[in-house]
Amino acid sequence: MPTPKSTPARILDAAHELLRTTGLARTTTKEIARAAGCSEAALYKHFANKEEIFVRVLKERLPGVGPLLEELTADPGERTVEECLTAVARRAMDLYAQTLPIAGSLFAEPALLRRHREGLAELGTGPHEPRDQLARYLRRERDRGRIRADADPEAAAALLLGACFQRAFFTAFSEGTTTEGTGTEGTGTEGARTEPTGDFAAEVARTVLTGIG
Amino acid sequence: MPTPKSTPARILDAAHELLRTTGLARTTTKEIARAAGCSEAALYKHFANKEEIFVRVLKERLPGVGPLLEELTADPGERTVEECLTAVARRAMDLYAQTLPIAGSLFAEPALLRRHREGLAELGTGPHEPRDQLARYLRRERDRGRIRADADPEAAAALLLGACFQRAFFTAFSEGTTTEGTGTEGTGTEGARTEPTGDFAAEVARTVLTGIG
DNA sequence: CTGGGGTGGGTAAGTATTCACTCACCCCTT
DNA sequence: AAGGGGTGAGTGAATACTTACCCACCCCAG
Repeated sequence: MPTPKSTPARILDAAHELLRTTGLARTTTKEIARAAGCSEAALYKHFANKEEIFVRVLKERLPGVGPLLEELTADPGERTVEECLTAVARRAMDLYAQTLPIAGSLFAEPALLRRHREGLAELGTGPHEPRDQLARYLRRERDRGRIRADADPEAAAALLLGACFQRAFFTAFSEGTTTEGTGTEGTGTEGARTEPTGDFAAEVARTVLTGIG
Repeated sequence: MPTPKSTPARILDAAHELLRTTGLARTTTKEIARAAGCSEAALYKHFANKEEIFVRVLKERLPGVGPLLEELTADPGERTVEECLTAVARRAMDLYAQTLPIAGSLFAEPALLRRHREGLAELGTGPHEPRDQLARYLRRERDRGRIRADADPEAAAALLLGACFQRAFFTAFSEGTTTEGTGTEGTGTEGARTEPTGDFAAEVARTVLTGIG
């Protein structure tokens, strides 16, 4: 690495990492500074206050929906609708797995939630963006006759992405305290059943296509 | 009220209300005491520490899945599968709307998340309980021949409840545009939804039944 | 060249405030 | 008299943020 990262970048990285691992409440200025390898005062040379650090992390470090969009537009007849939906479900699970724990913890601090929401509004986006994009894709496929004429694109998009979203919540909920040493991890079998190991994305994509009735 | 509520009950009520309205971070012992109409010291006459108050709220004040179960078992042939799924979707949206902001804010404090998860484990339940119950119901209907023989109950349950879950997240996320005054919220006029109008529960239930392919 | 001062980035050592929690002390009922 | 339920007034720890200072580097007048 010829160019070591600038201090502001290291601060944002540290804050992002702490948000993911130790949670919003334990992400203090002292911890951010320690993780970034600088002093607490240095934070305030680059950011007005702690909240600005968080807002910048939310704006710049969280993955957007760009990849999801590409996944949709890169299907010029090559792939079937089912293949495409499966791929989208996989990407959505990734996206939500990274986003959801941090987004969820915003509910602990409504002021932050509000500022983040306003920031998203200025960018003309929001958390429902993936769902809307997927609905638009499905409408195109409907116009092409590749899915049923009476299909409901919005409902289908809400179903597919909602399933991925909730699944990401479940895994984040069950993971919780991951790496931080509780000392004796020894019990091993703590009944923490991992979710069934099938290909969730494929199953869910198939079901939303074929229905169950 | 003929029987004024006991102090512990008032404390738990106050904590629950604060968790919903001002968030986990701003729910301090001082605020709980003020909302409960007692002194801070009184909290410690009835609870060992603040965490115990939160854990008790999570255990006792959050709605369980009982109503959802009844909604499913109360269908001895009377209602169609679609009607039943629609009813389940409505109840699920209610359940998640009340649960999700508080559950989400647990991600801000991994220690609390962990204790809550352990508490749920002792009760033999968890956040995936509704989905499993719905999947069992669908399997019964499949055995009865009321839905397709090759239907995937788990995937269908994950789709339907996931859609409701994510929708509850969206509304909770975009709430708060209301100005400071909370006003009188409980007047039963639930028409003010920011999301597009239409009967989401019905649309989503119909789509999971018929599919789109 | 030189050197002196402005500047951006850095720090150690605070400060005021808030937090969860405790303690000595008072009722009031039994 | 005894003791459960209640309180006002703290306590030490932690928090976000500030202050006073430092130093390497660049620009350019002398």
